[in-house]
Amino acid sequence: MTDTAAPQTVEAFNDRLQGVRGALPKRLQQCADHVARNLDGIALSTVAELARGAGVPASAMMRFCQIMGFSGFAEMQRLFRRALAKPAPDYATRLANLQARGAGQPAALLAEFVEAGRLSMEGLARDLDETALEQAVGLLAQARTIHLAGFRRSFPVAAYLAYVCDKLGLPAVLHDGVAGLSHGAALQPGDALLAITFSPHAEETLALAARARATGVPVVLLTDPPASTLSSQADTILTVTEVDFGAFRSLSATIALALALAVAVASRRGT
Amino acid sequence: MTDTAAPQTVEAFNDRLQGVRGALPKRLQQCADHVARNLDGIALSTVAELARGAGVPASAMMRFCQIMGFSGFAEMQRLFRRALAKPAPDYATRLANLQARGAGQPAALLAEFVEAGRLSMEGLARDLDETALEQAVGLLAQARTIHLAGFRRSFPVAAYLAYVCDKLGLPAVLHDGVAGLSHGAALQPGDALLAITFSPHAEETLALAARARATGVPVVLLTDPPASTLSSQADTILTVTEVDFGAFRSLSATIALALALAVAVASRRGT
DNA sequence: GCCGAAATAGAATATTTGTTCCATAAAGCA
DNA sequence: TGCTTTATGGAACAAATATTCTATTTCGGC
Repeated sequence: MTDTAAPQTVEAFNDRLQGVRGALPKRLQQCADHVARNLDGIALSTVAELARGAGVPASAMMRFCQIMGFSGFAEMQRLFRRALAKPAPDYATRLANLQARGAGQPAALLAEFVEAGRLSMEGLARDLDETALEQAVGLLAQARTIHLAGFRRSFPVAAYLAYVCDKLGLPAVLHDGVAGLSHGAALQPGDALLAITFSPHAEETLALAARARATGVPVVLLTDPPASTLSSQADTILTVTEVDFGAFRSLSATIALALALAVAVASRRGT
Repeated sequence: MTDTAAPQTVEAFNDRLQGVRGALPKRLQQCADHVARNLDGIALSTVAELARGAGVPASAMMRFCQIMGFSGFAEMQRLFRRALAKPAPDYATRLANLQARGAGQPAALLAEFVEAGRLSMEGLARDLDETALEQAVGLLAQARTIHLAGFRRSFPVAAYLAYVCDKLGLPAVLHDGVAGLSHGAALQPGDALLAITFSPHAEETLALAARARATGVPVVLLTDPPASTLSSQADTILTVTEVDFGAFRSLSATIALALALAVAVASRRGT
């Protein structure tokens, strides 16, 4: 039987993993997938923990280790412990390295966006208006149907919310504007509208919000800071600032906020 | 006879260490010094190893742990493992946290998602395969038309890319699956496909990728780590790991990568 | 549907690792 | 120096963990 010598580096391990994965029976494939997803975790876990995470008995994980060329789990773990103990994969250093690439180099660009995203996240956590968030959760949790609206740059956020709501079992509809339809008439008393919009604000979103208010449907607005003009159009306003790099603004913080909002609403509803 | 409760953080541990160090007998001081020098190593060592490193018998190290306020070495090690393994904490515990705190505390939830997002970003910067990124930029920059595909959880990313490409003046089309149409025939030689997909992979995406390859259209895949099954279906694979909180995974890192990709392609074309 | 081979789960065992205990050595004190 | 207190090292013990073994199930080919 066998097989090649044990991998000596994490890269070699990965290669080998790719190589064998296809030919693996079900349980062992589960092991492979879970291991691939938690390379870091291996160094600190016990077989039992790792196996539980993969949803297999410990003995299956054991066989997996042997198929990978190790004498057992202990030997495999040693590999990952060495890798982890090595020069700490220092984030700051790595980022600096990437940024040092010439401007225009893809890796340098990425480093900048990553940094902008990280700053946005931190800003969100720092500046969050907890009262507004609490209020938004309350409004949405009571709604019969949650209407989601967002166009242009905001559309991905609305679409993501629609996906998450569906997963959570929340009754939500996405106003996606397909075929230029507005579905304003779908807003009925008892519902709620969650509108995502950044300046310059899309006409469609504002129109929908206005219509909601006219119908007595509460409006939660997720927007960027100069929110004064919109204050009359919403019951609750959540603001989020995205740090930009060049002319480009990411959505990291907005999406994190949206996700938290959805999960909080689902939890409040008592799913 | 414990003087104080066990430190709960590495900082508290350090404080305590400074505090007691002076009043320690020789062997225990050796322990203190060696531990202070190898804070990282503690998570990965056994008592025996650590003791050997300090030049003392295991029982001395044991007494040291107890003087520091822990019940023993195991408890002390847990502290450092938690600190080291932040990115991959125990899944079950976190899910329990989610359920316990989510009910009354949307802000706490948000904090978790922000933290997960931040870690994902750092992971992206750390683990990025620069060669693959470079290659992906090259492929997409040469394309006549860039086809964007992503369904379910990946859809928001594809949609965001479509928005950004439009802003950048890149010829891109979004395969959004409206009306159940696949638009596979739109893939023509000279084009390129950028497909975003996470396991469990959507059938539509895989089908589109297969069709692209059959047509000689290069495929760039943006996906999560166990990418082995897909390796035959793509010319370049970019992997990105999103740290999850509970059952929920954000898109922060994926979107940052997508944005960087788009901007780099635009820059490459413009030059 | 039957058969043989492969895969699997869980119990049984081996090993490693953590922890306690105590006899001895060292240090402080009169 | 003799006595008491404290520290020390190593061996004995306990717990956790890895590993192997085997009865049972599953799967693929006839």
